[in-house]
Amino acid sequence: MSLPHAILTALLEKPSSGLELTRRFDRSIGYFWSATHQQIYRELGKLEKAGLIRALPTDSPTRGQKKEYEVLASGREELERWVAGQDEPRDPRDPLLLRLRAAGVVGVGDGLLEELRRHRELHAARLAEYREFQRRDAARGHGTERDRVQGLVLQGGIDLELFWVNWLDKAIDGLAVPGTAS
Amino acid sequence: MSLPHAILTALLEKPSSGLELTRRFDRSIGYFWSATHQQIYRELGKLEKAGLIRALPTDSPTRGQKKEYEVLASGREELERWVAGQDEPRDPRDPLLLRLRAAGVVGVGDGLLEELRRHRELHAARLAEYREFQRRDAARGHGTERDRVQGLVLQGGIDLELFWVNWLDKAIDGLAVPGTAS
DNA sequence: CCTCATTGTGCAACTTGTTGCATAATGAGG
DNA sequence: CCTCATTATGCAACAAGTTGCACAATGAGG
Repeated sequence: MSLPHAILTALLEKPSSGLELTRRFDRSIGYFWSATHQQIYRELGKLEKAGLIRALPTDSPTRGQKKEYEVLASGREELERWVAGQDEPRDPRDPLLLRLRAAGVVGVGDGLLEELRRHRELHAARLAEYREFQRRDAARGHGTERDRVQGLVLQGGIDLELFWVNWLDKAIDGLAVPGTAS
Repeated sequence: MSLPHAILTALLEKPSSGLELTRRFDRSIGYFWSATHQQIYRELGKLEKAGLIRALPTDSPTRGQKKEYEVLASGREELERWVAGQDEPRDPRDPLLLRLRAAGVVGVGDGLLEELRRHRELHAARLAEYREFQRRDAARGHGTERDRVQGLVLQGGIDLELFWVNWLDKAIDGLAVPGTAS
């Protein structure tokens, strides 16, 4: 039950159409919870039917016509309720860990080593991107609670990518030269 | 397409029945990729139909009767093929990050702070558990490739929990005393 | 031997996420 | 004005994961 709340959050920050939301997910929110445009449109429909958001009125009908949504009071309340809720930590569910574990059984091939290096670079790139965000944010203020919270979330992203880069370095190192002493 | 391969890996390590697999998922593999018994039984059925595993022959029929599965040659090949494959890193998809981001918009309540502390303790407990595994493994050998690979996977789990504990400490610290200096 | 908790397997229905395609409006270029 | 790429919304079908329940065997205790 996270996607609708992710959408409510995004719409509270700025009312948007489905496609705008999709693009914003590709940039910011989607780094933590990605979604395709299909999921987003479907969820927008549900949220509207549930009376949590509404489409800003336009003249012409719908198809192929931009439709902007804004969050209603009940939507904001629902989000507040959700924020105060709980759930259990999820397993990381990254296939790479599983793949490595499987490689322990059927043998590590060159393909896997290459894949680890590739992921290392992807995570390093993501890390650089986040640090750029952080640099930009530092220029602007940190006054409001909102700024500080978003800074923490971003820090979480950075720390997580740091984990990946560092662990992948260990893993690559540990696998590259199996029986050799340096 | 990860669950079938997780199952193949587990069955290669040790042929098992559905329930045994479920229990093993609750302990080791499931830390990275959890699955309910339903998913496992369904997947075992598919894998058997696909000719990648087979049920070890028994006398009596099936219902409520333990059925052990073992991996066939084609199953092992499939797993080897998969290990050499690729996929893209997934987003972390942890609701807690989303929740915090939403809190940036609708305001951080006491409930959330408590939730962060709770998660911190859960991750710390998991970390302790992993370190216990590591201590036990260190007692046994590290000779084979398999041992070294499993050590790396475990190290990944440890580093990941370390990330959570450290970041949650930062987050709790950053939210607990909003406007106060020290 | 009968009941009942436990072990073990499984179906059905639902939710969430993915993939491929269809369709409508709009504006730029020939 | 006609075509065509782009923007924008959406349906349908599928795959993956979750939840709730049903049912069969087994062995222990009354």
